[in-house]
Amino acid sequence: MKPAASDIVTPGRLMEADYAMGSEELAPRLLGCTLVRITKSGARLAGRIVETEAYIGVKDKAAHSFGGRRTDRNESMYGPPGACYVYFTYGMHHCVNVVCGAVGEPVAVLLRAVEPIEGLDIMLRNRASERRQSPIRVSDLCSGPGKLCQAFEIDRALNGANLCRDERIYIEPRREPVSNAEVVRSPRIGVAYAGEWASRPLRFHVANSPHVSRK
DNA sequence: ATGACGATTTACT
DNA sequence: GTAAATCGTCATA
Repeated sequence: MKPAASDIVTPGRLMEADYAMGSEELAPRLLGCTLVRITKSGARLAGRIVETEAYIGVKDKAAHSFGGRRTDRNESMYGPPGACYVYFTYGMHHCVNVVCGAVGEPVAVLLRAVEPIEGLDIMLRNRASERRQSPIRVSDLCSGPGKLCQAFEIDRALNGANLCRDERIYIEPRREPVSNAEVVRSPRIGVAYAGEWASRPLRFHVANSPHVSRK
């Protein structure tokens, strides 16, 4: 596929082969990798991925693609490995997924939390709120799927963006290894409606990280 | 056209 | 622990 004019190729970022696997395999592998976002104003934001969730696809009652559902909203789930699936929910929050699996197979990994590394000042500003009572802590900047999207300025403008070549968002490989012993598995959050799929241990997080969504 | 519902976050009791 | 905030999306009519 020919890159679009706005695309770039950055050495050091994960490429399509790194995403071309099932979500249950990719989700733990993304832990420790670095999410990078170049904002509209040219700032570089970065964070270490510490929490992910696998969405298995057509048979997964918790997945937006359950039963093969395909709409304008979830269309990017059917894109190539490395595509972003960004959706809007609860009337106020965005969540970002990494599409994986084979082309046309609607499986993805939800990015649930990252540990802020670069651009903390901008993230703080992005997460500011009138109603907030107490000062926000660094460990609460990106400790949830909606929070990290707000901090990283991720919205539907990035839906469908390809992490392998988009200039605005990508993922770098692990700087330090994450051992299996550091990976904790647990049931996914917020999918109680999904019957037996709600209890499947498809959530992965880095043990003892203060930056995860449930502490 | 309408109504119910979120892969959430935050504050409050 | 409970509840409010807030609106795009999707199924139903």
